Amino acid sequence: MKRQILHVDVNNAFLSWSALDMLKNGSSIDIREIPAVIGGDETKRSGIVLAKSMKAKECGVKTAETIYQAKQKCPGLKIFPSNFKVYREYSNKLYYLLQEYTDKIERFSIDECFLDMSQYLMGDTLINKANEINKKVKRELGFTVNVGVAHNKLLAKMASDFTKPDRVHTLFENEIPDKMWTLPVSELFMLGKRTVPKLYNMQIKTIGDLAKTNKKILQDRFGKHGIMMWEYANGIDESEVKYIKEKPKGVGNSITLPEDVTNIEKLEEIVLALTEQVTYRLRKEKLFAKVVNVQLRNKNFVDTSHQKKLATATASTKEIFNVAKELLKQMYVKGTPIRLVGVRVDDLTDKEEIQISLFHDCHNEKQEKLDKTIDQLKEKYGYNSITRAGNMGVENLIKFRKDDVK
DNA sequence: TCTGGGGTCCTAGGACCC
DNA sequence: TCTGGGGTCCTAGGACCC
Repeated sequence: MKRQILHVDVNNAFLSWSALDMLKNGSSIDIREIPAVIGGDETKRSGIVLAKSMKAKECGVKTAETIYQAKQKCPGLKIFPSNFKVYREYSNKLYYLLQEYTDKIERFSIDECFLDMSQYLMGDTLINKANEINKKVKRELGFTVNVGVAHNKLLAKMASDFTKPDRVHTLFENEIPDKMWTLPVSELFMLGKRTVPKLYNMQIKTIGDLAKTNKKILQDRFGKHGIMMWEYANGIDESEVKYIKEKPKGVGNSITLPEDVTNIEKLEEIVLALTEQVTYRLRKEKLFAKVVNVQLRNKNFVDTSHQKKLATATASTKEIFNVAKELLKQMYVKGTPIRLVGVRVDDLTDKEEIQISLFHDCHNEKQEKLDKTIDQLKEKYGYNSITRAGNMGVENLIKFRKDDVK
C-alpha cells in the first residue's frame, strides 16, 4: 500500500511572517514587495541573510551569505531583524490549520511540515488536498506555501522545492527521471558543500548520474552516507512521518561575540551566562543531562570542543557550570582570540539519577532550591530579571530569546 | 563592518575489558 | 621477544539540515 505524503514549505518564511507582523502593526509597506532581507546585525558580527524577498532574490541575494555581500549585489536593499516570537506564532497557526487535514503531522522545522494523508483520503486525490491546503493557507493566514505531493517524505520534500512560490508539485515514481534526475546533484537533500565537490570529481554531476552509480562504490567511498545518497537519488525513502513530538536529545546555546575575547575570566563569565540559559531550558523541559560540552571558535573560524560525561545526570546550574569551567580551562590556549562560545548538554534523561553516596549531603538540595527559585522569578518577571553576581554585564551580551521564556 | 544559532547523526581513534 | 580480536564506552570533529 503506497503512502500518501505531503510536504508543506512556507515561502520565504521569516520574511513573509515579518511582513505580516509589520502590516499588522500599521506599516505602510509590505517588505515582500521590495528588495529586502531578514538578517543579523553586522555590527555584532552576525550579519548573514536568513530570508530574502523575491526582489532580493532577483538581484542574486542568497540565503546564508553575508549582509555585506547582499548589499553589494543589491544596492538599496532593506534589512530587517528577525523575530522568533512572531515566527513561532505563525508556525503554530499553520500547524493548527493543517490539523484539519490529518493528525499525522511532523513539524520538520519552524516552517516545514510533513503530512501523512494515507488514512484520510476517502476517494479524494492527494493532489486535490494539496491544492486545497495551498489555497486555504493563503486565504486564511495571508502567506503562501509550496506543497510537495508524493508517496514518501524524500520525494515530497524534493517536490516542494521545485518552482516557487505558491505552487503545488508532484513527484511520483514515474516522474523521477524527468523531474529529479535532470537536476544538479547539489539539489539532492542531504548533499551539502563538502560532498558535492567529491561527487563532481567522480564525474557525478546530476541526481541521475548518482542514481545510476554503483551503490557499492558509493558505500566504499562515503560509508552509510553513500548508501543513503544512492537511495535518495533513486527516490527510495521508507522513513515514517514522526507525528509524535520527541524530547530533545541535546540542548545548547552559543553566541558570536561582538568582538574577539582573549581573557579567560571573561570567557568564564560568558560560559556561566550560557550555562544558565541551557540549564533553565533543561529544567523547564524536566530533563537531566549527563554530558556537558563547551565549544570555542577562534577568529579564524576554527572550532574546537571538549566534552565530559558525568557520573550522574543533573540539571543544576552550579554542577554543569563547574564542569564547563573545567572544560574551558583544559581547552583554551592562552591568548587565542575567541569569536564564539557555546555550551550544550547531551545524553538527556527524564529522571535524575540519585547518586548513591554515603556522603550525600544537603548541598545538592540547597542548590536545587536556589535554581528553582531563580526559575520562578524568571517565569514571573522575565528572563533578565535575575542574574548571578559575576554575570552582570555579560548578560547584556547574550541575546536572550524571550519567546523561549514565556 | 565577511562568515548565526539551533539541532541530529556519523566516524574514527584510544582506553579498557575479556 | 614482533604483538589477536571483538566488544563497549568515551571523546573530538565533521557533515548536514533549517
